Amino acid sequence: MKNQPLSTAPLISYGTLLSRFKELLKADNLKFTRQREAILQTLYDHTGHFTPEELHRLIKEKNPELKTGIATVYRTLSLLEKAGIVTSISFGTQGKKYELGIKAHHDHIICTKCGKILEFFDEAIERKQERIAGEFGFVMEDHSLKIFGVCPECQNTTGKD
Amino acid sequence: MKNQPLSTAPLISYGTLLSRFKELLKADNLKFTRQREAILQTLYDHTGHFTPEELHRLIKEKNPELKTGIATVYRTLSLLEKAGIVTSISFGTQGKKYELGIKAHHDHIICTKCGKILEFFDEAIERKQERIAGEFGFVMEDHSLKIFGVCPECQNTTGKD
DNA sequence: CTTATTGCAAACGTTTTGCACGTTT
DNA sequence: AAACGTGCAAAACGTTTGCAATAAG
Repeated sequence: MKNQPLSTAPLISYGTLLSRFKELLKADNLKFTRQREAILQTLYDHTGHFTPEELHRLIKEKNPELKTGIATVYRTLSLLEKAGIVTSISFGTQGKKYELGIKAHHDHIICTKCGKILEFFDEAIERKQERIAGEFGFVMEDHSLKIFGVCPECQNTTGKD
Repeated sequence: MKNQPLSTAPLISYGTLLSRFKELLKADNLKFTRQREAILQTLYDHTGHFTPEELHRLIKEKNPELKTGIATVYRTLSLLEKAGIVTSISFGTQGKKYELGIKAHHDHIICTKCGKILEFFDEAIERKQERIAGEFGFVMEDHSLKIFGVCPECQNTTGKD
């Protein structure tokens, strides 16, 4: 059981995702709007991690008729994150990046040169964290593990870019 | 080798710390100012993790004659962090908290109810992270591990506060 | 006397909010 | 019709920066 880049392919079809989203909305008396669909669609269509601003640009490119505002992107991303449909990585003051997060929990390894983000999962680390939380008497709710380094491609650059 | 809260007592005397700071400044042709000393002093006197704003308030309380500006606090904290004298934890968009960081590398466990921050170090997790970085061909530079949960004290509160 | 440092206020980048208007149910 | 969602612009937030005045070496 060696670490591999986790697959970046969506685990479920868009139809299934959409139904799930609609159910969640209904359960909270929230409304299914064109903007919310466009945001979900964009997240589904693009593999990787995006800032709200990047998503906003992508959404406007593909759905120019909607004039979606950045505030709606933020509001919807919060909504989707609370619902467990997307996950985010924080980059401090530089903001957050979001991705469709139907997949299982994972951690991140980030290239400090090019910003590339890879995902991994390590069972031993997961268990160790639970144990540490327990030793402190904490009830663990969540954790965040980020490894920063230089990716193979960037190690080969001469540094002239 | 079980996990314990790492000692929060400063490992060196204030005098030693001060000398070290002065040396570092001299080595870079930087100047030793009243404000920089006040900031170092405040970090030394207060155990724990503080936002720049909290430190600013503490510094002004104890050194009202200095009229230290928040910008100087930020500038000095960066300086101290680069010099390896303080370390910071990032809380996403909510900013960073700083502490005197002469001690060895450690990770954090954070109570999501009261904000309490405890420190720990786990050799196995450290090694595992190096190995994972290696498996991806990365040269590891840094990492950040935060465990979030509810501390023993907050588990006992009835939730009425 | 030279150079670094300061406080202040303005600028910054990201995120949130108030509100009148629009859409969904 | 009722309730929720929207875009917009303004505000908020933590942080950084330009600059003339000041203090350190």
